[in-house]
Amino acid sequence: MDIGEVSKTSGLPASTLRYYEEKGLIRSSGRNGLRRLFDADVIEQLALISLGRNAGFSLDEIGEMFTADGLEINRQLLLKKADELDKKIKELTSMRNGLRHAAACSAPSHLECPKFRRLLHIAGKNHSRHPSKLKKK
Amino acid sequence: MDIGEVSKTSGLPASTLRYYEEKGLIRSSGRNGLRRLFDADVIEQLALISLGRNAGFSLDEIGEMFTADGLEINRQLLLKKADELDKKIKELTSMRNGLRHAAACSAPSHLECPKFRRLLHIAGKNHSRHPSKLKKK
DNA sequence: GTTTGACCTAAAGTCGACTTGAGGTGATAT
DNA sequence: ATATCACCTCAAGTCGACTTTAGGTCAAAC
Repeated sequence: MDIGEVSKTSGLPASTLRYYEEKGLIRSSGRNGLRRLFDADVIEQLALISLGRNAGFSLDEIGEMFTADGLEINRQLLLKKADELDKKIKELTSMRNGLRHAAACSAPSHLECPKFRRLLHIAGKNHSRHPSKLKKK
Repeated sequence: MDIGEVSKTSGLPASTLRYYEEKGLIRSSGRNGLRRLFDADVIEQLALISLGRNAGFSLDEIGEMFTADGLEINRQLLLKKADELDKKIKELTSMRNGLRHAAACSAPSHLECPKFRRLLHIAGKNHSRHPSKLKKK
């Protein structure tokens, strides 16, 4: 299939597909003239990438987790990422509860509500901005 | 307290605090000469902002959810955001389960494992990249 | 055989969230 | 008095993840 079809079935613009290929996240199986050819399983690769992005992983992290050919995964790393997700899930849950409470609470300012204020201390000194600010060496 | 102290106790660089003030997320209570003065409750505002950021909200969204003085929250909006979090929590949970399974699974490629492949269809056509790509008019 | 339309590349631009840099101010310690 | 030094402003730079633009190629339809 050529890029237009991949784009249509995946919902991702062709420019993104080229970009992902350049980054090594997907692979085209060859060329017809100058046109890239993809084989069908790229659709699943892309679904996986979208899933990862949606979960907050950077393209680099996704590249580390899954190789472009779907082989040789790093089980250790996967478990680590799963643990990270667990942590994030807990934080999101607290936040969600805090929001629901704030919406229902009658305190004049949510900062005056003790229940809400407890929320402020959950993640502690968690200033982790968007996933992985750590720069690689 | 002046900006250095806020920075130290909040863990955020002074540049970020100036930036947040410029964006209207926090307020300085006055000046001593040219130096900003903050009062103590800014620390809690900042904790709230960090929490929101960590939950994936943009600064603009956070600004809409909580006013700089902590008053007049939009309960409707808060509930909507809580629902968004619920959705995200579910997605993250699926992803986490998928990762744990992939790490344990013995299929030659995770793309060949039916259990893993089911994961690929959870969020459907969910190409929402980083929170709120919607541009305001 | 030419026109079309989908594709190509390389480079530059965009957006959010900050950070960095250059040059300036002024309260406080000496 | 003056030297520090933490603060200030404004402009420009950075980073990730793309998108846009400009100009070019070429297989297939006419």
